[in-house]
Amino acid sequence: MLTHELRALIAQAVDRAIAAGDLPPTAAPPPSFEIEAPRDPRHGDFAANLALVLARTVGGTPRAVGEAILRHLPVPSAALRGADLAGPGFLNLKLAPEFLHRWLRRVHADDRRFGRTDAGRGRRVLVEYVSANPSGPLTVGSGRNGAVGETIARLLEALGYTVSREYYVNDYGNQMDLLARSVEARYLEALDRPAAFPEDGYRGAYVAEIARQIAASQGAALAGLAPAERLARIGEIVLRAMLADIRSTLETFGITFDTWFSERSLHESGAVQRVLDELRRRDLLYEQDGALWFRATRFGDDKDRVLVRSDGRPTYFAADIPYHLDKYARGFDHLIDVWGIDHIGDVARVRGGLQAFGKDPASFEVLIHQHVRLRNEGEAVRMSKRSGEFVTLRDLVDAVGRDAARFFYTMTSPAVPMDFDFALAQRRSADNPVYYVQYAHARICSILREAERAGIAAPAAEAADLTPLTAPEEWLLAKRVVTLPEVVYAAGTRREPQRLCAYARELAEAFHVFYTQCRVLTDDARLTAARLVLVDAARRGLRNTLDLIGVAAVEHM
RNA sequence: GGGCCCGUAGCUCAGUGGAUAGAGCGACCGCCUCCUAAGCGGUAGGCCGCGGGUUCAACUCCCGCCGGGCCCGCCA
Repeated sequence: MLTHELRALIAQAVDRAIAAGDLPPTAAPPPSFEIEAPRDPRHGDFAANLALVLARTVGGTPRAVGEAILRHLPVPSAALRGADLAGPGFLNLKLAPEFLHRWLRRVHADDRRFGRTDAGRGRRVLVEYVSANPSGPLTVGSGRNGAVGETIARLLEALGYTVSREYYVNDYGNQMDLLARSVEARYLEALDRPAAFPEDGYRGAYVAEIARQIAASQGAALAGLAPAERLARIGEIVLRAMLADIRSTLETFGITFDTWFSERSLHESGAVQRVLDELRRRDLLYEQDGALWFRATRFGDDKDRVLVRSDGRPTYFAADIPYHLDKYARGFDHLIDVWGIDHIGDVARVRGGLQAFGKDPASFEVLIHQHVRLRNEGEAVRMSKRSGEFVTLRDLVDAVGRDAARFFYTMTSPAVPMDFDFALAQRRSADNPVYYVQYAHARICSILREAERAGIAAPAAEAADLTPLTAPEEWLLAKRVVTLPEVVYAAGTRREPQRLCAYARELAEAFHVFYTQCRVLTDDARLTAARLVLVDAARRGLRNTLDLIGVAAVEHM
């Protein structure tokens, strides 16, 4: 990363200052300090707060420490054309043009790999997300979960981790039984047979639709079966239909899972029972009120948790433990689950369950995202799968498009509740900031097409003379492009995908300003060549950023 | 009542303890003879919920309070 080079230069200056006796030996090695591009261009291209941080540990005023560092920082050099001390003690750095040029060439050389690093060193990470109950179509809430999880997965890949994407299918338990009984009732109704619709059953139109399909394909064949078998057969059909719908919606949304893990398989394979046996052996279970409890409080949970109900059926949590143990057994060092805020209370118990089996609590990470409040013309839309009254993710994607939906979901911090005004998004989708970014990319592509049409060959970046790039708009655009690796690193390690959207907008802004001020295709061949290298680097930066968000880098608009 | 999260411009939201707190939308005023005006420039709009504390420095960290959300089930 560019800022790593700058850090190294400053660290060397500190070493030399210590050797010269200008700083005490305790100044080394430098503590973590920040290098960032200040908003105000008068503060240089990059600013370091090292002197401010260092003054605390070595004594002296920040300015005195800064002066000492500055005396030993070689300027001008191949990297820096200037450096000075400003404000409370910032080291303001001005980049040498050839330094920035080298990084611009790197964008071309690395191309699709630009922005990536190898911080993860191939460590295997499993990201589990969406995992919505297959009891109905995906909701707009699952859309947020999917967008967050998918972008985190892509970010981790960009950081050099080996990532696997997984959907945990809740194909076992009360909710699926209830759905199957709801469809069964609709099926019998469709055949004009007597049927009692279950209390609290699923009333959505999709329930009746599946029932109609079953009636159409199977006729009355299922109606004659013994009730238990009929319900099981219908349950299978319903599950398959729901998963097919979910999978196709996610594909439309740009998400493909490596594995779909069945909860039922954990019960059928005996994995749940083995975990219960092991917990009992470790004296972490006890019986109370006819139920079997896990001593979750031993691991920091605020209460103990039921694993097996008094009627003998295991709880959802009982399967959660073997499920996550299975992830470790498959060779993943680090687990990330993306959960909605309503599950925040479950984190402690699952982590506790894994600790009971000796897993490092830090290796199980849960990313919590807040809810999506859907509005229609400002009016809150009440949503419930059971009532069948909701807007699906498919509706949303159909209405506003995949790109706008993905960008919108990603641009808001997962920690903040999100308002999504459906009618507004539908009516004025062109106002979505995604178009601002896509437009910048399309404009660059248009320039490149125009250049080709005019017979102007795009120069090889390594050989191009970039010295004609002197305008402030050119300088700012170049700086924005080359710091993509820093953004990817921060967004990935901090699990803050929204930073990608902020960066994409800033990079697009730098381009639009450049475009307004500077013409690329001119009579000056040297200038034209240099600007072509610049905008083609910007194109790669925008494309790589949009790829991470899951938004198309369109060439025409 | 307890736990967690959130209070930043009219609205929706960014904001690594750091310099004069930003963007989009909405409002108003300008800019196409020219590679895409889905663009650019400008104006207006802020006790960063409130009060303490830590710090050279607090929207940022700590404590308390106020307001909102989620959870606190032998549902998922």
